[in-house]
Amino acid sequence: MRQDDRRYSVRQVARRVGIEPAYLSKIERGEVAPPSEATTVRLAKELGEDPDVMLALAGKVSADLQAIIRRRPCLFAELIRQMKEAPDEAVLRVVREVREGNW
Amino acid sequence: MRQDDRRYSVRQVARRVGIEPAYLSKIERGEVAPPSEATTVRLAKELGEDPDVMLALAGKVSADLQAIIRRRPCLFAELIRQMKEAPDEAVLRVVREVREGNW
DNA sequence: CTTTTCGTGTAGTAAATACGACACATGACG
DNA sequence: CGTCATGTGTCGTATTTACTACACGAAAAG
Repeated sequence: MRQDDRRYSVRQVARRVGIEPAYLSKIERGEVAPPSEATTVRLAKELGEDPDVMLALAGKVSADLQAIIRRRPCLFAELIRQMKEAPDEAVLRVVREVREGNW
Repeated sequence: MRQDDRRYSVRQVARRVGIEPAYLSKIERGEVAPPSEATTVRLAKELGEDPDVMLALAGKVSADLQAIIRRRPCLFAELIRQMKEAPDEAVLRVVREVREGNW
């Protein structure tokens, strides 16, 4: 095994993420339930993955998104349910429109 | 106490919702943590409140909304964060536009 | 060949979640 | 005045969450 590969061994990654190697091993093999949000995010960053995607794989939604929704529940509930079936393209267009300040 | 008032006594509501009166009493006074999503929704329906609003008050976001987000994490994360500061009016306009099928 | 590193199996646990069961004083109803 | 419903205080608990700690055999490194 080369030195580069070593940097991504269960033990090294676990050490940098701040969890036990045995625990990370089980997470990777799906033997245990996905870790907490905090741990999942640290893991994602360590592996260069998108935190939101990692959280989704863990069956979770990041707390900050939830907080945004909870501030205006009706509004965001309607928005999200409306967007459920919309193609990616349409959602992206909305994002861009809002970013450009058409409101 | 009139008959109408009685229908909304702690015991009667608790019975219809399917929980113990003592527990409901504590929920109302915030003496215990908010109930589960299922219980919160049943309670909301019983009291004629919006489930999404009730869940928000309970510090939660409904599981079906979370499922929608998890299907396309990047997209929805960006959408929601983008909408964070947008005024209600702007969000509603987007909802209407999408509903009318402009995509 | 020895030492180190690897992944992983086993066992246990502190804290949070989501309630139920019972009892009791207080006040309303007939 | 007795009965009955009301809200609530106390105690207990099953389940889930999110991990740690230790140990062990196999493989790689030196």
